[in-house]
Amino acid sequence: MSKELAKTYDPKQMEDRIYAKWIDKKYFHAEVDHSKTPFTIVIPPPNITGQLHMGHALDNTMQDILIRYKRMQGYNALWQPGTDHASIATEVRIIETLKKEGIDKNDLGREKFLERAWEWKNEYGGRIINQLKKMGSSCDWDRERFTMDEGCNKAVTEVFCKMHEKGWIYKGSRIINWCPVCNTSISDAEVEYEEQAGHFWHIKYPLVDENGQPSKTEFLTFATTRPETMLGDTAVAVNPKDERYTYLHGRQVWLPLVNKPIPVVEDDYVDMEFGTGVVKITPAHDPNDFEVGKRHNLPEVNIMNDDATINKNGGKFEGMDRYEARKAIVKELDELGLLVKIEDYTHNVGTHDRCKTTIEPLIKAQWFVKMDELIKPAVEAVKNGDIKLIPPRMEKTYFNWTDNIRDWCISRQLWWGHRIPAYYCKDCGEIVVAKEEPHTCPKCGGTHFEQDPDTLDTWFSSALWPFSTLGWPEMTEDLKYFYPTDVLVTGYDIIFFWVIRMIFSGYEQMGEKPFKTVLFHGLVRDDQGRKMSKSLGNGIDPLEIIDKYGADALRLTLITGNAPGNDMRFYMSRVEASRNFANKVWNASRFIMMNMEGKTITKPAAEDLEPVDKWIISKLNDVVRDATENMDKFELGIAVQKVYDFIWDEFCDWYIEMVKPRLYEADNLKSQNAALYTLKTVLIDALKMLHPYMPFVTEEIFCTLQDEEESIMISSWPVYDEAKSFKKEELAIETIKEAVRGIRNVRTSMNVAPSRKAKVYVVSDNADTRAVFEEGELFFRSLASAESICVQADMTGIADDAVSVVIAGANIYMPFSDLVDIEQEKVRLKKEQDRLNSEIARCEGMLANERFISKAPQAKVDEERAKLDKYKQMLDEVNKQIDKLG
RNA sequence: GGGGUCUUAGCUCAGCUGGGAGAGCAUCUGCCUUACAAGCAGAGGGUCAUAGGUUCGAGCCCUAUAGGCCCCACCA
Repeated sequence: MSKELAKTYDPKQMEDRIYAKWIDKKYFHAEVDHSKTPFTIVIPPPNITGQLHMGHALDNTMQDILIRYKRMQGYNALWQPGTDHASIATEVRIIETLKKEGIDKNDLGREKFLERAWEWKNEYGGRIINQLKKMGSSCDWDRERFTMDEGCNKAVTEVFCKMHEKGWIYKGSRIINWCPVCNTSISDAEVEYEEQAGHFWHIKYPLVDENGQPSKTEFLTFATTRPETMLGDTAVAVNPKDERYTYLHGRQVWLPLVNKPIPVVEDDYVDMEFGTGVVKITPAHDPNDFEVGKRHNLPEVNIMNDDATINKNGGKFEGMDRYEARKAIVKELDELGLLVKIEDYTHNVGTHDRCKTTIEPLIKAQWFVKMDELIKPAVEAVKNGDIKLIPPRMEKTYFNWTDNIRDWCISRQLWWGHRIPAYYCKDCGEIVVAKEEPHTCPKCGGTHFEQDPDTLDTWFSSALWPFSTLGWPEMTEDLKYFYPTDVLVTGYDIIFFWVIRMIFSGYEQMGEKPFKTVLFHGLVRDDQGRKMSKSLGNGIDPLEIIDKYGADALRLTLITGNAPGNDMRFYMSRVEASRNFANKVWNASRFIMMNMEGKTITKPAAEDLEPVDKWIISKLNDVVRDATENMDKFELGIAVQKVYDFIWDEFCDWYIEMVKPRLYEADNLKSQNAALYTLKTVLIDALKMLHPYMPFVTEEIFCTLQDEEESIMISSWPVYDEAKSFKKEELAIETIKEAVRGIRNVRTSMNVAPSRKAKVYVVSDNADTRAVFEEGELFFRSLASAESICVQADMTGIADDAVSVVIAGANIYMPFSDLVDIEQEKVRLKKEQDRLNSEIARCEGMLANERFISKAPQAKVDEERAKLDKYKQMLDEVNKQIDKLG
């Protein structure tokens, strides 16, 4: 006896309950098991500061689909979860919180600050995990990790020390991107260029005359977007090929305000075409100038403090903010008559991606990862297909970055993160990089050390995630078994931050790729195509959608109707459509269960299956093959679309309707059993294929249908079976469907009331066709709203004014003598005649082309010939009808 | 400046290795047919951006053009 399903689909009453059951049964848990093949995905660890947004929802839905699919296929599926400490994002949050309490970070001190941070982590760090659970994510929560847990810390230290020893991590004084608000260095990847309206200040410096004094008559004019940096100018550059300025070679210009001479240098960096062909050189505050400075051994004059105020090198401008100083300097230059003009100028300004502050290039001693050697295996892996990127066009983006890679600045002037394992001898300043604080200085024997105050870029630990989470640096059984992982699912926006860094880290530390495939998805945008953002307030909260429509509907919406790697727009109407589909599945299942009620259903003998049963079984079989193929190619949206279409169009709209008479008029129990059995088994396989996408509703139905505690998530994925392919029956039922559609069309176009029943004659001299229609008699009756059908070989007994529907292999006549509008029917027939004529013309055109006949595949040619015959025959019938009506 | 990508039905998008244009929503018509009105049955609607080319055959491949979006670089 079956349990019953509620009358309407209500995700709210099932989702949490089902999830709790899965957890309770430990279905998500994976252990090393050498009898099974592993399938591993590591989660892109969400920030502990994060709240679930649509991007997470999409990302995790994709991963869950893959994991559930593989689990059902018998793989030992591990979805490794965890969270990221999100160094700067978290630190900023803590600072904000402290500020509200009137506490300054620096007053609090490092230790106390970290205590607060951990408190914060413990309180809020799990929030996003719970939100992922609402999505239905089947992560192995027993293995949850954190980038700053003991194991990950160990991995970070290990990597740092190893790479330092190898010389691939070094400390160097270089020009870096500095955020004056966050007070830390950031990597190139964290700089976001933003177009800003600014100005172009045209300024002139006097040349230095033979007396070493500023000339009153000779000036050199150039333009700059950042006049305040002139305080740090140590040269002026021209292109060596620039004939306009050959006279300058070897001369000096007078730096106003600072009042000192600086040289004119010649460098190819200067574009003769741009501006006046003269560039002021500020090595300490511009990356390009820094390079020029290196080439010409220019001094580097740093004029700025860490908060972007002018320092003592700026003389009287000391203490001013960089923008204040800009105004003041322009004003003074103007007063000195050195300001030529001011132009409006729109240019790109580097900003910090997190706080949008304009970054300040500064020369600082920082830790770097040397990239030139490290990147090689990562490039090679993608080049030779060892790691596959989907869609493949992402490879171009990938190589674009690897080809232009610069050393990675990894030190951050933050507290929340992995502290750099470098110790400075207090006596001699020697740097010792070690896993633990050393006891004696190898250089001077001193015993007092101070650890480097800086922490590491958050991505340094994320780069190790695929193996640190599995136990590295210990060579654990887990690591041996689950590594390399199979698929990484992530957004294309973090290729540079994360994907590339995981790849080179994997090869360097493990000697093996971290994953075989990277599956990229795009951004989820709002219904106007805008990025969802807090500031715009256009974000849609996935949890609200789940609350209203259910996680299944949300998941289906996110996965359908868009190609891999493309951005998508989020429409509420699409969520509704998904919810409606869930409801459809729900009700179809309910119908089947209602009819199963009180009956013992047995597996029917092969000969008891009717053509329509074989048809749906065969159709299902095809979908099993196709959907599986699509999923193996990571075409998740296409795969589920096929399942969706099968369930709604074929199974619900045709099969269930066709089978109803057999359920209601049970004068043939064998046939009824065959129908019920087919309904049930086809439904189950369809549910299985749907399960990775819509885990909750499929589980609820599956368990109710089976009346068992067993779960669909541990059931086996359907497999294509040649023995279930019934091509003959498929053809027969498709013919009947065509006939039914034809009849419906006629009835609709003539406004025949649905209540009006009519008799239908099928006339065919083909015995096979007659057999098909005889088989179809029962459901024909309900579908076509015809009272009955008569199948015969000749026209005996058919009224002269009967309306005919012409389909392949048969004519269907409906004696509508008292219903039919002759004029309407003539219009319809004329339309049909036109259609057939154009089809015939198309076929004939193709077949008349000798080159088509000779070059196209034979099968294609035969196909066209067959079509032509068919259309000609149909046209013949239509013409007869037209003649008959006069 | 370099690279990517898009331009297909009123809207949002699919369309796998080239072989007669699809979905969802919207619109129109008719149905409360005992699984489902969150539904059923029908209908209308597309010179697949433009121009060339390759091919027996192009929405799909190549070239150019126009427009949109994105990434990278950053000429001060």
